[in-house]
Amino acid sequence: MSSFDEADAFDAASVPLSQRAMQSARPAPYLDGLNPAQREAVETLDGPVLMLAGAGTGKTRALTARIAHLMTQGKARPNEILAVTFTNKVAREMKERVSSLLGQTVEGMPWLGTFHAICVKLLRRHAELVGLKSNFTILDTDDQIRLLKQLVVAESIDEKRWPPRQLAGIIDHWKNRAWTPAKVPTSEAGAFNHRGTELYDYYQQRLKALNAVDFGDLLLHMVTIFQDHPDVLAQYQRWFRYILVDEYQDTNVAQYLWLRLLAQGHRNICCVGDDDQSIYGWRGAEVGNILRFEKDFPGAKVVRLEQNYRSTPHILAAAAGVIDANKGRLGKTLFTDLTEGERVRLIGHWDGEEEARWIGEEVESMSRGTRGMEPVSLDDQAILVRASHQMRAFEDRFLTIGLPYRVIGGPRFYERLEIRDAMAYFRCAVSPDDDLAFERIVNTPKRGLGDKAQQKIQRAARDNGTTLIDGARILLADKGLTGKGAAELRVLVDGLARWHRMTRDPDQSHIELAEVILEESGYTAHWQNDKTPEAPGRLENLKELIKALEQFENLQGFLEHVALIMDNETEEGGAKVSIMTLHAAKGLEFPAVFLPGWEDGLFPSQRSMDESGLKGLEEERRLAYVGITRAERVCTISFAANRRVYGQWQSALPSRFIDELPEAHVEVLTPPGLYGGGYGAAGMASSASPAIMAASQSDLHDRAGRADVYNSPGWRRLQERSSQRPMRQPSEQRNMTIDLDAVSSFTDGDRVFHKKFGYGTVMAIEGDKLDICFDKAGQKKVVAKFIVDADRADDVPF
DNA sequence: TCATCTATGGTTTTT
DNA sequence: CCATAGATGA
Repeated sequence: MSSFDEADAFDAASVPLSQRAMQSARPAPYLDGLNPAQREAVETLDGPVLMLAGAGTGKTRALTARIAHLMTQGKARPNEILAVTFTNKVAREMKERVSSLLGQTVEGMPWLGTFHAICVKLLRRHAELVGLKSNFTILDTDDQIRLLKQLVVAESIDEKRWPPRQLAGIIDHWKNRAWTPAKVPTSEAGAFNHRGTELYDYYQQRLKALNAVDFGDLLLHMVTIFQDHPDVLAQYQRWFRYILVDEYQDTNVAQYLWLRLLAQGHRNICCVGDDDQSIYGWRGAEVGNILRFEKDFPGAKVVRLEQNYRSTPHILAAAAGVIDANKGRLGKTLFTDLTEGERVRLIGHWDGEEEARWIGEEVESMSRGTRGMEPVSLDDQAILVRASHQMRAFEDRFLTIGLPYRVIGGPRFYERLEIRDAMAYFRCAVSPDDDLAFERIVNTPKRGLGDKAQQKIQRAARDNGTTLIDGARILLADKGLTGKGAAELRVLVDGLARWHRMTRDPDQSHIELAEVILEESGYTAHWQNDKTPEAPGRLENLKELIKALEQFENLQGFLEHVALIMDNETEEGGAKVSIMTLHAAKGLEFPAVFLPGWEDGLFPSQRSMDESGLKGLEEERRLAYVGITRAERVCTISFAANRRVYGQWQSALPSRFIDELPEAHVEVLTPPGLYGGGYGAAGMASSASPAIMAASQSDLHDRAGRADVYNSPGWRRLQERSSQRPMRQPSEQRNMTIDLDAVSSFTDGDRVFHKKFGYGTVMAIEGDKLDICFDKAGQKKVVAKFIVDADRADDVPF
């Protein structure tokens, strides 16, 4: 593993610690500008510390300053500090910030990383204690499910009624709680048709046999090792003088145990978090961990960071009003020095498409600058949704009006089909015994090796007690396979052997090798021959993958890295408005934030409430809190009375969270088309007269209590109507104004290409918008500038 | 073995 | 409605 240099990680320098303090006669510059609370959090170095850091209170700043302080005070060498984060991105940013605070590149911090990355390092050193070899492979979710599927099928369980995916979820859940098969409590015995525990046990055996681990194992194995081998634990307890944990409210039981075990040495643990931002309960995070901190670490110092540097007072007050409804909080009151600012804006719409239309226009008008306000760049605006399916309405709309956008948190780079395939090839080349990888690529691209041929290979391997690749060799030698399939398999097996030799050649550039593998295996050609619209993008991604190799010394190091890494944010092009889920937005901030879809059932999500009751509702509320607190200057909340869900029209009530918004901090905008604003929604945003807005606002606000949209005449009317069927089909729009300058050069029947939708045929033309029937994506209206002739698909103007 | 049809089910997501 | 996975026929 290339990023891990053992010598560096554990090299105890000969100079005594006390003398290794960086001579700092000058006052530490990293303390400049910290407020008293931050300063306390930075300077309280010894003993347990809980840093309760509200949204936008300079948490990262305090955390990095603390690390800098530890080093300059000579409290610990960089390699004696354990600093844990949840994402690689945050880990990387922290490293950068510490370096810049100290004004020099710190001799790396080998133990600053994600839980998983750190556990990989540790587990490689002690793999044998849990029956693994130190070169174990890390399975991704896909491999995990395929493995479980094999088990389920082998046990002749009906995989329809008992999907392997579900079993994967159950096992994950158990691993999150640090339960080995033997430790799964009897209360769980009914899981997966009473076979859950048993299958979990088989699965673990299978993993061991494959010398593989899944993500959950990384933590679980380390906890097991620490618990069963006190000598090993003691070594690390001694080594890690200071421990820092980011986003502590998101830790699960396994992570909690792991931390607690390590912290029992020096007891210098600083956990940073915000119970109000705990939004990952559904994947095993335990808010209880942070709520219990003072009990776990008696005498802990609790520091509250409450000065907010991000949002206006109205936004903070609105957020506070919502989160206040939750019980059992540790409690923080955010305040700000700012005095100016708009109230949180609230607007209701007839349906989801109108909401998208309105937001589209609002985004545009904000980026242009409106009502005497400074323009807000598209980069500074974000639409935060509860569920990713809500994104489509916005994508469709923005595509139509030609508003540049980016979707954050789509399929992760390393999760993409082509990347996983390519990785599987690399894995096979590096370790010929990686059966799961071989299974993945044996018939990708198609080699005429279908189920039957693969079963033969499996049998040959099993009968000879060897790997699949060797099984394939034996099968070929025995003439157990003939014809085209055999020839292709021969080529593949020979290729793999050759590539494997090349991985061992120190003179062989791994980058070239990777290209050779993808080329010779026919994988590149496979996508070149593919005419689907996504093929060019996939080839692009493969190029990216090759480029990413440059940062590594060899394929092994790269594979290691990619198994754990996720962020691949290649950003190009001009300013774009961001669309993402609320979960993805945590930790980010934007001057202008839109929060659509605040309807009961959607947000808070019905499923959360059904499955987790009050706990679920409270987590949803924290999500609302996270959403509002992302906004720096303008926060716009909206809801729609009707929404098409799975093709059916459904009406909904505004979210109960809307009732929780304190009236004094909310401005209710005219629900276009429903209340006071005439018929059309289009045009309301940018051209609504201030008088109308003001009138509607005072009308609604003169009422006692909350900014209660329920009681607005428009809302009532809407309610009455929505109990029936929507009157107006949402996609039916007024005639577009034809902009003569923009009239396109296309005519009906032209074959065209669109970057996202692929190839299609022009059906109709309306001004600068084309009605196109796409081969794959169906009929859509798209602005002409995003379209090119089909034969010029290479220079799409994106 | 591959392409096309049909049924199914459908938050949130990192590692 | 729409994406996707598994079953079915060529």
